[in-house]
Amino acid sequence: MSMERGALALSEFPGPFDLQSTVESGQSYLWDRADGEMYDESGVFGGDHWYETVVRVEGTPAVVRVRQVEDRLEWESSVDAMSILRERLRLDDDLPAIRAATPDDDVVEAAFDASWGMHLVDDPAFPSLISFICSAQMRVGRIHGMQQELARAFGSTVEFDGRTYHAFPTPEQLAAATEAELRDLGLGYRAPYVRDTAKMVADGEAHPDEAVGLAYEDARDSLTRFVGVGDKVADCVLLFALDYLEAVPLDTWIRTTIEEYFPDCDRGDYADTSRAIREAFGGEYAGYAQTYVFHYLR
DNA sequence: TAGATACCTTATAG
DNA sequence: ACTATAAGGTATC
Repeated sequence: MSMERGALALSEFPGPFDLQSTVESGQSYLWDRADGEMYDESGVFGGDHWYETVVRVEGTPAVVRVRQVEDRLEWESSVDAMSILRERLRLDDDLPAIRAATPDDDVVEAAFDASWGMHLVDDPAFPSLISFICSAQMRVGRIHGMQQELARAFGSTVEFDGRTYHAFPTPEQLAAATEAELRDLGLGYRAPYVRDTAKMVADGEAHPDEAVGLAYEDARDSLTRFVGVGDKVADCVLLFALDYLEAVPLDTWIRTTIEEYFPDCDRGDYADTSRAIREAFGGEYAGYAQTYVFHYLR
């Protein structure tokens, strides 16, 4: 398979961009670092590691490899990766404008400063859905490991640059897995959730993309139809895959932050607390503030 | 409808 | 070494 190469000049996009924090901040579990373990706790960002993922172009898997060298994104792929990277890494997001639209708050400001340049990602819906079903009561490193295992065990292979890569499994491929096989990968009680959700999609009973276009809270309800998907996981998929930047996933870290710094926003149940903190974070781009705070505190 | 509890597995703390 | 605890929660009662 041929290799194409290219480079994106980040100066042509608004605001700063940092690849490492964008792909290693627990939003996407679909990228692998080519030169070693992710989430190494070093706390150092702005590295120039190569990252790899397998995308699908009209159903055909293709490897995309990318690294950041200062204000350039260098890439290698069997396909033209330019528009793929632009979309998946949300390069057009205007961070300074988003920050300006976020109400001033010490914790949020500190979070922005700590990893300034981190963008939200825009992952494909099904892999994102499965990733966050797996995320229940898990650490980010293990969630990432699970997705690698799922791809290795059930995903299609693709050759690139003399190596064999595995695409994330399709709904059909995952629906064909048995619960025992999934438990053997270490999924624990999430195994039937993953299998049943994959089956729902494979059978055409529901698809996460059906949420797109719905009003935010209706979109969240649409996603909670899937097995193993409650409000929190639904919010993650809305934010990291379906372009709902106002979604604020209420995870343990954000709940702690609310208790400590935004006690007025604690309304007891998920929906009401969600509305309150979304408002406190400025509404339209509230998910950006959530993601910065999560990454800052984690 | 709000509240309590079980659930897999692993890494880390004590 | 060994046990307790908690990890980007959800389903069920």
